[in-house]
Amino acid sequence: MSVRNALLGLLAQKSRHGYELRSAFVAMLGGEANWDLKPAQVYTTLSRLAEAGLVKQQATLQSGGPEKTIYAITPAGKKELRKWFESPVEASHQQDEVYLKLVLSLATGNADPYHILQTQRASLYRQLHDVTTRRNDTDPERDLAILLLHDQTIMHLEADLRWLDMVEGRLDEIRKQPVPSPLSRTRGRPPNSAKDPPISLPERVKK
Amino acid sequence: MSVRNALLGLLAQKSRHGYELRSAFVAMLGGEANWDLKPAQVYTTLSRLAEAGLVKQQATLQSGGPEKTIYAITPAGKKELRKWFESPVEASHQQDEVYLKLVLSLATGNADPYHILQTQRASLYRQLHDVTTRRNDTDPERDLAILLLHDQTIMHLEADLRWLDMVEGRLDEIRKQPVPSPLSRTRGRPPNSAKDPPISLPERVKK
DNA sequence: GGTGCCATGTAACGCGTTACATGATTAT
DNA sequence: ATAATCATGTAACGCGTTACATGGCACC
Repeated sequence: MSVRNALLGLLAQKSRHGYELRSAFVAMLGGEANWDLKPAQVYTTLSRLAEAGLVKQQATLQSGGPEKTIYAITPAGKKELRKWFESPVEASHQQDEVYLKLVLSLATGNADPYHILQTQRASLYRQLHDVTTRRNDTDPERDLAILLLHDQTIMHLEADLRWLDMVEGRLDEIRKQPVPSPLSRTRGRPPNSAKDPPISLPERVKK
Repeated sequence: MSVRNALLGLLAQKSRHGYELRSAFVAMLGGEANWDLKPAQVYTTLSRLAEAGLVKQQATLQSGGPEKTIYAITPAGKKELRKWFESPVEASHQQDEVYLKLVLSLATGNADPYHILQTQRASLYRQLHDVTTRRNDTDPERDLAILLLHDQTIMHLEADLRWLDMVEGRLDEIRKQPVPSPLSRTRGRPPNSAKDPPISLPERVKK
């Protein structure tokens, strides 16, 4: 939803055509190295925003060059934007992917968890190096916001690296524990019945 | 891609039907509070995996209850899974959404950046409280992996909170800077030409 | 004459979500 | 009886990506 709302925000600042929106978006994030917004997404998103009545075509220019369709935000769009500003960003599951790899490598024996840790660590170090370089090329007198954006990325990458260390230090302990419960109690006689002791899953949290 | 690959991994461990896959997935992540995988996604993903030749229907049981279609991983699926294990997880842009809100609130004047900071902070504290509760309800003797999963979330939330503090301390400085360049330089002299020395980006990474 | 930027789009696909629909078995 | 859990799916939509296609203008 970020792009959709960001485009809405840029149109709230000023009416623009698609290409200009893309330029402004990319500039806002400090260049394509940070977020390479694809032109296709700009135009499809504008179509969807127009269909939802949040923006409308304001004019079509043709000053020497190709046609430019200028979009403007509508009152409904402003309302939607306000809603975005007022609501917090919720967490996503993206961060869990390394965890899934590790647990599944242990459960299946199809991969070496140490290799996964090492690969991930190398990737994080590379990302950390790249973003640090970009950060140091950022002029705090002119682009303080982008500097802070980079700081956020750096903080996340450092947290990820610390977490990998933590996990590595505990891998052997995890290995000794029963695999995170296949727990398939199949109704009707499972072929392997009379086997598992009642594993006692009091594993509800709250609701 | 997490779900797709995780289901593949679970099928590498053992052939299963859809419902069982969902249960195993959720159990692996310590319950629905952490990742509420929707049944619909399981079945649509299985269809797509089958169409790609990565899994196949192995059998259809009906022991007293409803029909169960058992899926098994194929050699192509195992290869795909190995690729997943071997490649690092790349970062996403999800984290940038708060940044976008803040910058756009400054650029448009349509929202109060302090209010955004405060709303986001409140949300992060709530999430931190919830996950800490779940963490403390986790038995390290039996579910060490899930404990570590929670630790990762906690570390990220703490980093987010520290970042918000940083930003708040610098908001006035940011405000004084020119808005991150609408830069709609419509073909002609860029205002800042003849300036930058050739910065020499030896920043080749890969690809 | 070629490269690169300006400018706009369409088609097809993948992942994920919500909503809807069906029906059997088990526990209270 | 009825609620919860087991079990399976379809339809429609939203966001995002890749690939494809077109063409003008400026600069070297």
